[in-house]
Amino acid sequence: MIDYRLIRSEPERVKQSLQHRGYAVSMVDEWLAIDTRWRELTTRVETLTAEQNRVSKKIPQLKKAGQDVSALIAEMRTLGEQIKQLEQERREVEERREQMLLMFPNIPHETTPIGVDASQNVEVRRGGTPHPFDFEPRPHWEIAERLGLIDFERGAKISGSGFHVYIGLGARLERALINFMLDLHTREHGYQEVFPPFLVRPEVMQGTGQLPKFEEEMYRCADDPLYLIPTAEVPVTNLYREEILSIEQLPIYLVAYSPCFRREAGAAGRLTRGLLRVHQFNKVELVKFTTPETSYEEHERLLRDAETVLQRLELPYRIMLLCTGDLGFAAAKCYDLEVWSPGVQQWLEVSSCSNFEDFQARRANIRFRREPTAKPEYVHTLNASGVATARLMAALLENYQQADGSVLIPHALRPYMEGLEQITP
RNA sequence: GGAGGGGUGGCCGAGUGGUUGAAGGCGGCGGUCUUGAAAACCGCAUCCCACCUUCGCGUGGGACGGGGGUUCGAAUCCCUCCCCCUCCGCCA
Repeated sequence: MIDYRLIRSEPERVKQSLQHRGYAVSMVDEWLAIDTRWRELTTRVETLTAEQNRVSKKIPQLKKAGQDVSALIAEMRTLGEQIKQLEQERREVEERREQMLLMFPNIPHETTPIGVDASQNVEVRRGGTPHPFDFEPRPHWEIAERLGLIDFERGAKISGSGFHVYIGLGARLERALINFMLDLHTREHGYQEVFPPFLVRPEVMQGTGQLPKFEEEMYRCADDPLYLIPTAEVPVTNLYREEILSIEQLPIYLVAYSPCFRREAGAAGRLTRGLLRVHQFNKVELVKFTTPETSYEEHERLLRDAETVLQRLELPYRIMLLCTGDLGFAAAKCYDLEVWSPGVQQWLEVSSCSNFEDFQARRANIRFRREPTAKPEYVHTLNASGVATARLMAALLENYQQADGSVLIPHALRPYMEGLEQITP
């Protein structure tokens, strides 16, 4: 969440950031009104409590001196009732104040371009060379089905539409991609591997910003207060929740494989064919914890680490800097990595590389100390997909397809496929 | 899932409902002493929030797993949730 002191001290700046994101600016004044009320109630409660403490301390002394304290106790009982009532009201106001604060999106960084929607994102650079085709490239679902790599029908049969099954070399290729990415980031980029739980508690979802605003995006267990993670970002970022780290521990680089579960409510129709938008996919996620002064430098390195995956797989891609209107709720700045898919003729988003500054750290209460006696400060958290396999698989099949219906295996993956160079019908 | 035991400061560990932010011990920091170090001795100690015609080593409130309650007053009593341990059951 954002620093509520910023709403108090610079409401106009917060309003401007909300406007740039396309949010209602009225939430600033609404919150300020509630905050004022909360502060009034807090002052009253604390004044009365101070009086209560003072007298309660005196009672045993007077008693010891043999005085009659029953009148005083009766008086205190009335005071206690009064406090209890005010306290009740304060709690209600406090709850609303807190809940509303959780609905404020992060303040975009000054380098985030201002814009209303994805059309105003800024292309940063392109990489890789488009694969030339002397035939009409087919969409990945046709390639995958012809080669027996993916079974969409049976996926739908057992789990519903939006679920697919990798079969045979398809399953093998999926696992190869995951292992390739994990090896790359652990061996060459210095990330420590983590294998997290895939079900988490509500407060963990709140820590990274999925709750309370995006409740309907997630799968939830019926009989336990647990949610299926939509990304490994959630459990991994929350590893250090409620902790104070020492500065020697920073920066922390973590990489985790996890399946990702997303309801994609209301997304039916567009972009839903094949592997483009599914309810469950695999992803290798990169997460960083840094000091505030290094986070933007780390953000650029994070982007390059994710980008390396596409370079090694020799896929054509572009990097987009998201504008304020397209920026995620928790992010201050975000790059998307998009890979070109010739079969569907689309750029597919396979990674979002975000700097959340202290937005998540504040929610999850993740802090660090510069000195053993220094005041704790919030860390900065960052993450990037490195990368998501479903769309990566789609792009891979489409870019590496051959006229005869076969698919070449990228060089980087061959060691993970027992040297296999090509998948043929 | 059933039965029982337990969660106190960086760590260990006291704590009878009433000056207990919390004994004692480790560890930490500062000092005295010393050529230096050790030992000994002395001293210090957290976080969150509100308030302010003195923004201060200021005043007040809160924090003994979390949240409620009882009480003039709760680390201490009650309820609830979470976590840990032991035994039983179940199980890849």
